[in-house]
Amino acid sequence: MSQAIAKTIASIFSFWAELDAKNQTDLLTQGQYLKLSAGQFICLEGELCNSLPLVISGNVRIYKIGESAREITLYHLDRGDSCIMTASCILSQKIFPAFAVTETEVEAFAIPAASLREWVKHNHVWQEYIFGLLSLRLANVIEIVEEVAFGRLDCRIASYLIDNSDRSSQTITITHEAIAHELGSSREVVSRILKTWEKQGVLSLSRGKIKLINRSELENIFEQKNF
Amino acid sequence: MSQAIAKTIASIFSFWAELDAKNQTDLLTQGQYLKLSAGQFICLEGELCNSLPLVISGNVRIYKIGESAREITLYHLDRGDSCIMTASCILSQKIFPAFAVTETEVEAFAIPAASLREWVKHNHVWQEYIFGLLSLRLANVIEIVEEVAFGRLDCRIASYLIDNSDRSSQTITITHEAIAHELGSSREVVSRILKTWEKQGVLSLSRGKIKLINRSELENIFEQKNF
DNA sequence: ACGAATTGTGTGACTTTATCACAGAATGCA
DNA sequence: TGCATTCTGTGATAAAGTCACACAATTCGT
Repeated sequence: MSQAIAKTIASIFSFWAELDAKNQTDLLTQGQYLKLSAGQFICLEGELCNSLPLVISGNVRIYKIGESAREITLYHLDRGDSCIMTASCILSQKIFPAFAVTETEVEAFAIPAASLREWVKHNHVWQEYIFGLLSLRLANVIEIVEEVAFGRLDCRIASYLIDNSDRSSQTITITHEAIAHELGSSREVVSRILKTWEKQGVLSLSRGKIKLINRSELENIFEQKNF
Repeated sequence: MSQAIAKTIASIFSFWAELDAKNQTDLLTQGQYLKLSAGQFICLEGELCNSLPLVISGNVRIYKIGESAREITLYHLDRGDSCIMTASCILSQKIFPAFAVTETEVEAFAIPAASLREWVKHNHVWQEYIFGLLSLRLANVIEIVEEVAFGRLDCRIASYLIDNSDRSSQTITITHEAIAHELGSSREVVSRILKTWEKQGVLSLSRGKIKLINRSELENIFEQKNF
């Protein structure tokens, strides 16, 4: 059983190969395999984190909530990611400053806070892994500041659709509200912008699904106004 | 001479005391004392960083620029800070994702990139110092995302004035444009909001200076609408 | 000391985005 | 089939950003 997990982790997390035998067994024995169903909260805003999840499969959304019903997504965790905010909280003993929720079923390998603190202290491999995550996320979140502060919503929606639609079917399965939550806007505004594009024949709308008709026009919208 | 610098650094940076004698002399011999005049760019967006500045005195503003003339401040460096983005760039060999400019004359002690990389690798004290900075800034920037995405501008201006005005004189010396640059808004909008407050007798405006007349009313504005 | 250039502020007109308050369509389920 | 839930559409209004100026306060040069 733990052989199977070892193999999985080895294939997904590049730092595994750099750990020596002792570190590897420590990881396997002290960590815990988890399977979470979709829609579960991993770490509520303000909670102290007690483990670092290494994501094996599935998707986790990390986001902030404002008054009313508005939300903004800070980043997602996919296969091979792990939640650096958790790590950051663990190491500096702070509370988690956002919400984390599973969007799909998620498999993860959870490392207890105490173990992680020890390993990072004494092991270069762990140090560099955590460092890398932390600085990646910082750059990441700074990009979001830039987008939210300066970007036009139509450009951001266009960009989102381009990046997240299925290449072959030219389709994306998502509600207007979910797009609003990704971008930190409100559902009505997203609906209106999409509607004008449908009227222009750029895309077609149906419940919970958007089909891109003129992808290059969307790319134009993104490029032209973004500067 | 380096005795004086050692003393200064010791009094400002708490991690100094935790370094052993060898690390301390390394720091002093490999680092370099710098004095920068106001308005100098430290690290242009897109540049590779080649040293980590430990700030001894003065103020540095780290910010992003959008199209038109808009800017948003990510954070400031004051006495005792050091630029974690630089550190992050150094360690992960990435380019600096923002601008950094001295707002006043700045004294700093600059640590070469290569030395920093070595020290962080082999020394817990450096590790923890850099970790702390990095996770602090991440939390910091996430807060900005929240404010920009959800916060009303009048609340944010009120909060800015309260936090940055001189307690005894109830005065703050700053232009409307600089406030806009701090908050990622535009000058006209800031001017208008300030003007309405002047009409209501909350504050009084003069060129480059704002005098708070009714501080508690500002606090109300901040609190009431912010949730 | 004087005028000219620079910097800072005020304001109207218009666009984009957010909020509020609904109505109605699509879907799922008892 | 009927009902509840979820998703989408739309008008009215408010907040924020953009554009295009006018004009006041300062600084600078000669």
